[in-house]
Amino acid sequence: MKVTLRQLKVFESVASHSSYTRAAEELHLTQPAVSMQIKQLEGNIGLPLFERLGKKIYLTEAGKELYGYSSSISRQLNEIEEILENMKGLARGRLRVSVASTANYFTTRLLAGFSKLHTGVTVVLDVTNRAGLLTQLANNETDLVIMGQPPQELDLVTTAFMENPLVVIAPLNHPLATENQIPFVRLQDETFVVREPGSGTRIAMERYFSERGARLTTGMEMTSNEAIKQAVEAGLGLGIVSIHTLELELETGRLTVLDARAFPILRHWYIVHRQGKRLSPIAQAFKIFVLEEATSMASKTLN
Amino acid sequence: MKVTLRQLKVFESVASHSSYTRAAEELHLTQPAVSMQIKQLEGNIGLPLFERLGKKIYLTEAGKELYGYSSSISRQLNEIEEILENMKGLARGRLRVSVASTANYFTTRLLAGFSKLHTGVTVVLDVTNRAGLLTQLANNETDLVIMGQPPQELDLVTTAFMENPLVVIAPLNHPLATENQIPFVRLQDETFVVREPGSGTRIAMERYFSERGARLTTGMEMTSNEAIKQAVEAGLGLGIVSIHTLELELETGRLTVLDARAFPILRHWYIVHRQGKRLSPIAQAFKIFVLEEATSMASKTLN
DNA sequence: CAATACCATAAGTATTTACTTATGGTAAAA
DNA sequence: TTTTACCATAAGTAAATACTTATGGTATTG
Repeated sequence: MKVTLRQLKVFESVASHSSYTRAAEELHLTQPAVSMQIKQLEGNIGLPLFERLGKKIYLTEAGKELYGYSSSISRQLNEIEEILENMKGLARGRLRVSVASTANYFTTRLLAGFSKLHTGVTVVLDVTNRAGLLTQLANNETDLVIMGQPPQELDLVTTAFMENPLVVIAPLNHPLATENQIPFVRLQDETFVVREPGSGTRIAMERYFSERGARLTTGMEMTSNEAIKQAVEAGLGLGIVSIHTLELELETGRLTVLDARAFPILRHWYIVHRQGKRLSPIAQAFKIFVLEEATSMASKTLN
Repeated sequence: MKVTLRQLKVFESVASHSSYTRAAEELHLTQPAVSMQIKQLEGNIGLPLFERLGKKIYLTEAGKELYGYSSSISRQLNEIEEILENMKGLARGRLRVSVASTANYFTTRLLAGFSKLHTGVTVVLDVTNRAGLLTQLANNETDLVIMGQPPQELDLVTTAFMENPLVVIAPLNHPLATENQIPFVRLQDETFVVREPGSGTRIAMERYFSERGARLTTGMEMTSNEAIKQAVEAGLGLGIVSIHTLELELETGRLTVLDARAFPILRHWYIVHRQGKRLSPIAQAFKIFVLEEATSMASKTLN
């Protein structure tokens, strides 16, 4: 029996329409082409598959049996096709990741690791502020977002994958720099250089202070963490930033982390996408990769 | 994707041996032939299926996925092949028989005998009235029909296989019950409980009476032979039914067959299918079986 | 290092495939 | 009765298929 898939496909079409002519139309063929395929199939099998009574054709018993199997086979072919198509997606494709500016300090490392595993995947990284992330999520302009506290307004799937401790920074020559276990009340009198309103860090700071019944005294407002750090270094006030942004500054001794009692503020990094979004295979792979890598990353960057 | 079964077969062989060369041997091919088939398959799919590490080849992820589906598909092809092979014989299959309600009394016995001979054949028996039989024939919903007088309108192949005598029945206490050689004129004055118009028995009765220039006096109309018999037993009139329906009633003495001169009306049972219908091997076997069994059946049920 | 075992690639080819157009037959519908 | 709707069959054809033989490259193995 050397049945071909072509024959089965034509057979299915004929069976489903109960008509050679309809099948021919569906398959963009002439009617004789269909007749021939069926005839060959019947020849291969050794049994008639259709019987003609007047104008109408009917499946024979054998035809009915074959139809069941044939449908099942083509369904399986479709399945495997889809599976393989998705795997192809992993081999090459594009991944769009957007990260909060604060997160930029470690996401580059994550992406580098992922890229090495999946050469052929083009990674597009966009670093923007919280508001930018939200519009990107809303407009489906990105596959995955990495950010601090995600908003509750949008329907989002958020997964925490790493701690995000916010610490108080000061220039080396600041009076508090050498003290230990600084009580929270001492910080109330200090001026803080802050991020713009709406920024994740700014929101966290304000909530933190108000929870303790304290008033946050704000100095200059900066739109980036880099600017904050430079301002603090220049003596314009204290700052509160994610510890992940401080690697270089701590190493080179430009800034110091105050040993304040109520700190660090413990927050988390989240990997985020909109509910209902169909993640591409690459995106899924990246999400899993991030969750798996988070632990080891954390230990490296936090020690 | 225009994967061929050939490609899948070669792929399976290679995968199961983890070797192109072995596969070539198994398939009685040269090694390059195998290489080409695999290469084409990979081309169709768009993914590598094997990877080569030194001398050995391994299935890739995609290859493993495909292998599962491929095995399943060829298993199904084997299954259907076997099924169809069996259908070519008589070992398996389905037989759809529809019978007139009157015929039901003896066809069950026929079918039982046939089933015993051909275990594995599923018999579907549908008992319906004359009109139902005709639509089933028209719509090719049945393989064979057993009925009394077949209609001439449709193109049918009809074969008489057994006599079908219609007799007059009466309750035991009926005045005519004890008489012999009752002349036809005596019956004209009697009221008859009859089947619905269009029923085979009703048609036969009416023709029979009109052929003799007599008027049929009808009482109640019943839609089944069982109802007729009960009505007759209850004294609502005489009845005319096939003798095949009377086995139990005669044995238990609830009814009697009148010894009327013009009776029994001799009709026949026919086995029927539409002209041009391709009878399955099973259906052919059943038809032959019926024709052969008819004689012995007749002697048993008619004595 | 040489031999060996494997797979890849190239070139060539007989056969098969999958159609097409043209035409004919038949049952049902008008 | 004529027309219509369907399927079967025949003849012809460009393209694809499924091989073959010959050869080359590359790890492992002895």
